[in-house]
Amino acid sequence: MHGISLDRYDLAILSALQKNSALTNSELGERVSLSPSQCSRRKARLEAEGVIKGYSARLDATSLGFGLRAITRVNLKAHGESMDDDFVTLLTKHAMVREAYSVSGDADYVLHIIAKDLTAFSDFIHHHLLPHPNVTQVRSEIILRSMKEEQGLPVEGG
Amino acid sequence: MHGISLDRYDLAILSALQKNSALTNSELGERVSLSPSQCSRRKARLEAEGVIKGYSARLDATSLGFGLRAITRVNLKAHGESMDDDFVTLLTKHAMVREAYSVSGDADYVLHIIAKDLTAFSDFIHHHLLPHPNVTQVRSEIILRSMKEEQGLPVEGG
DNA sequence: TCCTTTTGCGCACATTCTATGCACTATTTG
DNA sequence: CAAATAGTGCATAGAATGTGCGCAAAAGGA
Repeated sequence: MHGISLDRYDLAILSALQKNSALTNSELGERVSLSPSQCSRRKARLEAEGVIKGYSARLDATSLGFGLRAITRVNLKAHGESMDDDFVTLLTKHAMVREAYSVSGDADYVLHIIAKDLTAFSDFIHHHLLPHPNVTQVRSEIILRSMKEEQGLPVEGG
Repeated sequence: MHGISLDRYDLAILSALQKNSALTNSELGERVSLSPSQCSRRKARLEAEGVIKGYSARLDATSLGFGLRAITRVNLKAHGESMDDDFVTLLTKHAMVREAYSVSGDADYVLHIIAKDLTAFSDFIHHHLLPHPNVTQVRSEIILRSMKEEQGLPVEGG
């Protein structure tokens, strides 16, 4: 923590906005027992301090035709800054790779992939990921069902 | 797709709002070449149809003291509706488990966990997850670094 | 093809919301 | 303790939203 101090009002605001950022300052104020103008000011401060990084619409995958999600674990042959950069550039170029983490454990990277269907997913794996010169192993788990999906961080304040 | 038809304006609106839902209708209109009022109407329609599920603030983990993220894979001993329900109830009860997916592959479930620190994470694993009667195996990968994090779905529209 | 109906559009504007000055209160600092 | 600073709600100017309206465009039917 870099000296940013958040009181219980801040935390309640953050929690409420993480769940629903379309709340008006008035609605927010009702939830956290502050006036609308104070909510506006605190919100602005939290934005300025980078605690709130931004706001996003949450979209329905099915409506948009995205029928497949997968968690894909990748191992690389060798590591070095340019090698990893090259691999990461590949990931960055493909919109279906939504998240990519370097991890400790069996795998080097864990990817979260969202594709239209199995064909699109398979195409990416076989035509782009596996042929990459530094990729030695790719293991994918298709998401069958989502049991829990909470937005963002475990902030409690509401 | 349930007969919802989205034209290129809709897709552009969705893409823009997924990236930044704080855009005014006026700003949005500039991006997609429609009037502010038309943006307002389309947005309302997309919300009513469930294509837009809601809006969320994106919060900075470090500012809020969350220093550890992990991808945790879990295997269960036996499966059945009541057994899985019991396990899922456990996951639902713990705010640090942000996502939980039933998957095909080596593991039965993949969890995305966000904790304050290693102690909190380890506490959950050792005091809650591993002791669960139906849990046979737990393998965790700590996220060392995020290489890519795109919000939501790979919607392209401008 | 033409005519009718339906849908989508921007304009204008009433209503709602936001952001900020102000005066007061509460908290912190020296 | 007094002075300075920070936080607060009220009031309000300006910005934004949402909706009626008339027109244009698209769809449907003969």
